[in-house]
Amino acid sequence: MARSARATITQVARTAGVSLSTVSRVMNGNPTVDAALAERVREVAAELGYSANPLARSLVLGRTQTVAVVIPDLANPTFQSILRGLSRAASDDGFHVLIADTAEQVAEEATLATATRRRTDGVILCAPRMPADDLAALLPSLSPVVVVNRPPQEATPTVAADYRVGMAQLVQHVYDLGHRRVAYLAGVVGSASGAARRSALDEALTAHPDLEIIEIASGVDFDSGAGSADAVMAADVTAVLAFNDLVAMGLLSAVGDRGIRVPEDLSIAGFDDIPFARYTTPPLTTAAVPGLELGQEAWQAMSALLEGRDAATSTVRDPALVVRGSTGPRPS
Amino acid sequence: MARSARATITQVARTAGVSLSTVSRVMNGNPTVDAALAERVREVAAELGYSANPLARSLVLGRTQTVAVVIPDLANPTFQSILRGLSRAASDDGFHVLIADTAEQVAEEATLATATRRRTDGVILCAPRMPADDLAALLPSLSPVVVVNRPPQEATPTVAADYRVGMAQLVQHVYDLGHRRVAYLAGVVGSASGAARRSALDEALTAHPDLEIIEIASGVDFDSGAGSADAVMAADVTAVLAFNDLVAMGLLSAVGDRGIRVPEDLSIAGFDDIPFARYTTPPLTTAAVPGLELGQEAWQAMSALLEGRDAATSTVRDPALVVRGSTGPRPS
DNA sequence: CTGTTAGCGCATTCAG
DNA sequence: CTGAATGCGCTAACAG
Repeated sequence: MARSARATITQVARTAGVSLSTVSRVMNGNPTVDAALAERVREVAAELGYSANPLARSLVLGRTQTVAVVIPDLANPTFQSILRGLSRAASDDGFHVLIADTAEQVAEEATLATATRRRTDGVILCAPRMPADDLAALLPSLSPVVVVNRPPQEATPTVAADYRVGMAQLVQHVYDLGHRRVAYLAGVVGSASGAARRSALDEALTAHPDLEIIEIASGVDFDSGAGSADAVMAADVTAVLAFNDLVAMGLLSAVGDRGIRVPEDLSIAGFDDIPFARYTTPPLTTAAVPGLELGQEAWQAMSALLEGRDAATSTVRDPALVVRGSTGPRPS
Repeated sequence: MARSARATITQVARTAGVSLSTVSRVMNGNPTVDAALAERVREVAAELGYSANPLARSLVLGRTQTVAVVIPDLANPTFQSILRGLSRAASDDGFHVLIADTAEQVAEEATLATATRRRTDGVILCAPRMPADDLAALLPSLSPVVVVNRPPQEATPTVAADYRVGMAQLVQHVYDLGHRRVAYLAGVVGSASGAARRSALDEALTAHPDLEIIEIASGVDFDSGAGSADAVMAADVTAVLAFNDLVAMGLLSAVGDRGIRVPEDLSIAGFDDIPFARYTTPPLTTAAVPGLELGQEAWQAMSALLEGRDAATSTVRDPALVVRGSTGPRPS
């Protein structure tokens, strides 16, 4: 008969006529308790609806069974899937997840991470735009910590998609389709994955002297993509590589309004393979970032840290090129 | 100079040459401390990088500054926006958010809610499919709790969108466009919002004797929508009201593949107005559920409970009809 | 096998 | 105004 006021271990001990320790032992499955006694305690506990106060437990044990996830934007589909993968995996291991949405406030990421870390056993940090130096300085104080989508770090596990490989596949894809003058919607500056994308572009330019890439500034969302339409048209390209799927979809929509046919007149590719990418018209060619897997692996890494297993591993997954209808041969 | 091992209040007290209580008072802004002394304590605290252990604080104060959000599926865009609105609002008030994704396991919702409740100050419960009786039985033990997207409850605040109103607007919309034989992709059974949608449909049937509604079973996601295409075609209707935007988008995609033109041959409407709804081809007519606002209001309600202000209010928001390109006049 | 003691880190009486 | 106790609820030595 659970009442609103939770029973404490003291009450259980009292009504069962035993000491605190005995109750504690029984509740924690300590086998050094007389079977009959244990049974009686269990009955009383059940009757009173008792279960240990996790807070008190955390304080004495020094662990909370909770990890924090710091993400820049809960609205970003990529982080959503990472969060989901992580949440499920952690939950399967009996861990809870505290979320901290930094609302893109790069300046407050460190503070937030530190604050949430104090009430958890570790933090999974997604901070794509935090300067590398700041990150390196922050990590030690956060330990145990695993970093998502950043280059391998000194002494902290890292889980990341290789945005360079993904972008390389996309450039090669449009190059193979005959495109030679290609626009790149560059997204926001200062992001780690942005740098990786760009390096793939640079390599492509080296590998293919007849390739031209016109870089166009943009944001990271729909509206940015739509807003880039004029610049794209002015650039006189036959293909566009967007920073991500959102940007690509915005552009797709905006050029559609202008009567441009995709992919006949213009090829457009995104990045991420968010769930909606396959439902645009035409469906979006993109590089699939395995968010769910990244989330799971981030948890694996955290779990390993928590259990004192192998320390700083850095796992990298290659995005998979997904060719759909939004890219096609260069118009003749 | 913050080190990995956090300073405790005892250490601060010792190095400042004062008692625990004094440090505690200073850290909590208690003004009954000599200014000079307080300043010295603050300096030492800063030097040692001290700040109170939230766990210990929670244990003694009886509050965690954390609330739990229980949602059925982190992948569901509607809950995503609710979560986001809630998270931002709570964060602004200095509260943390623990997420519990029940992974659509209705049977475990109660357990999970109870478990997370114990380590937080309250829970925001999104459990669209939990039987009303179970819900009513569960709520008292969760208090303080606010319920999202369910009918008003006995003694717990409720924040909800009025799915009946939204659906009523959509039916009326297609009726006004001349459609008389309409399909309804019914989503999953047993959801509270599903019942609300259906009642709107019933009312429409009563109001318009010449209206026919063909109900077709479906799920709640893209694939369900796509999978319903054959059934929709067989139903020989001129308009379809989908359970939500995801279903509508799946259907849109599938009928597109079959050469059906939307809206010339078939009108399709969704529900929710998820961010992607405006970027389908054609853009989706839908009823906009204000997820962000619902999330914020859920937090307001929780905040009120936490501060002992007004108790069981139930706020309801009407979805807004958003007419885009996926619905049009009945084909002649 | 069981009970008594101490203490996790802190806020808060209560004396002085 | 400040310090010395008390206890939040629990687990983990430590005795018996």
